Amino acid sequence: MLNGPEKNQTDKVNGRQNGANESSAEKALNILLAFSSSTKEMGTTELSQKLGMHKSTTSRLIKTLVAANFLQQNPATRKYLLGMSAYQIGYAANRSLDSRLLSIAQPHLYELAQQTGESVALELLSGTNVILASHVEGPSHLRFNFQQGEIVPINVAAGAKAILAHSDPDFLESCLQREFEKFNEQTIVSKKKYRALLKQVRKDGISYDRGERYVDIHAMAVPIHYGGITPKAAVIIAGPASRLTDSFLKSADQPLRETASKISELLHS
Amino acid sequence: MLNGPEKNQTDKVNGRQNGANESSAEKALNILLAFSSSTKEMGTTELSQKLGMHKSTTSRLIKTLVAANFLQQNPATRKYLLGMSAYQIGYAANRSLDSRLLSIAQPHLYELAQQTGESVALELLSGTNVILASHVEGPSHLRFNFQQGEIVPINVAAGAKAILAHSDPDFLESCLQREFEKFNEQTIVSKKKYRALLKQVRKDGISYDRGERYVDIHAMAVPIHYGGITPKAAVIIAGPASRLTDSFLKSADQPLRETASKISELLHS
DNA sequence: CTAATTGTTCCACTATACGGAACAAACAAT
DNA sequence: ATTGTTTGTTCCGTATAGTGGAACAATTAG
Repeated sequence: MLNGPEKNQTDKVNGRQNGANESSAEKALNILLAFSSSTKEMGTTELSQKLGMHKSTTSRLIKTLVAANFLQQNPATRKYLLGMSAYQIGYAANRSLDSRLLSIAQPHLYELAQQTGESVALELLSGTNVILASHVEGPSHLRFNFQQGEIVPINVAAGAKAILAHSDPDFLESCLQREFEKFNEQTIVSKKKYRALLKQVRKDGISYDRGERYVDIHAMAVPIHYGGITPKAAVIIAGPASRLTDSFLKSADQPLRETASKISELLHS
Repeated sequence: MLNGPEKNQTDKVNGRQNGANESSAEKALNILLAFSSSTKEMGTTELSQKLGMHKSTTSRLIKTLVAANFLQQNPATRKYLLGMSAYQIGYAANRSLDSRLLSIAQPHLYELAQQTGESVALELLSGTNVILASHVEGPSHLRFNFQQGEIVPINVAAGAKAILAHSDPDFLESCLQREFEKFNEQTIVSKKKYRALLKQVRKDGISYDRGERYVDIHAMAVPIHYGGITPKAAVIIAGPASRLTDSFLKSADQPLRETASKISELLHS
């Protein structure tokens, strides 16, 4: 009997007691979410079964969703798929989340920089490049100085490898289309080698840069996941090769992963 | 008194008489759409005013949208912005619309090929490249043969110019980051020249390729608009330089534009 | 600390959504 | 073509869920 007076029937704050009953708005949103996982078209009956709703209800809500262009009907199959409005709010959400990601990440990047003693940054996917979006300089005198807003080629960015390792195949292909610039002897220019590396990164969940851009700068990166979808950002620790020894990589592994997953979690909030 | 019995009070099919009354599902969708145009965060009052709804109603619906992760609250400002679910269905919609675009476009590409006598294709943006997604061979013996699925660099693709001319500045920058490969004397390698060209394309609404990839192949392209948002596809006509004379370009101009806008329209359906 | 603005909760009333069933349309099989 | 089957939509009385005024909180400004 802690909070609020008369907590008898008002025990169903908003998310109902058991989850059986839903508002019509919730139902409409659930219909949309039903399309978010699989790309395939669905009909009224299929949807109503999948969501455990009445056919009649489903039909009416679909009509509403179509009217608002969130769904559209494929005239050929008479089934439904996501429409322009869904595309549009996704596009807007993408931009919103980017800027939100930066503000969410900042304190955690700072903490990681303190913890590891090295410079830390956020790399963001843009087209088929990676941008250094946000960074925190490490406390040491000799440190790697990130250049805010710098666009880094995907073959030499540790973050890019972390991101691409989990992105969808079609997109990867168009990234690999481009010629890989060679910066030094460590730089990966072979597509085959790059693919093999990505496979390893996907397995490990972490990627490394052993001087592929600047011979004396090493780095490690972990992707930030966007709700089961192709990630488009990564947290990266970078510093002088002399300090990023195997034992450092080992000790920084856990903190880095935790920072990334903490940020992922907050992003979903 | 044509259709249905007793059409007295049922005159409000679904879209009501004047648009004053809405179902709660519609209202929820309208809240989402309110965020699609501007990227800025909004509070309960602001939204309720913008949409002409009661504060109380708005507050309740926002709660539902937040619970489903379509909106999220910025703890700092206490205002709302689009959330992960919005991002997810946008991502899914993107893929759906791509495949739908292809099936919608096909007959119109065919018609345009018949009309102009040249090969016609659809170019799709993927990362910072352009893919030849769908094509129709022209009826002539001497014609340009598109290679399905071919990835074309943006500096030599007429469709890419048409698309990038209308895309957002940030994205354009990351596209221009890459080195432009030189295929022949006509190929544009200067970023400055490319930018100037895009400016012209944006004005004209049409782009040309005068042998920038293959000296003897010319092309013209018009973008397909995605509801006010950065376009990601273009219709292109390509053929031997000898036939794509000024008079041909002039005569094909209208049909090409009409085909593109017809497809745009159908995509929104 | 008070005033003003914004956001949430309450509650009685009514409009809205529900779901069974009938109806309609598309598709398959005979 | 004719019938049967599946899928989709409309109808309508009932009950529930949404509404909006107002009170209440919480936050920010003065």
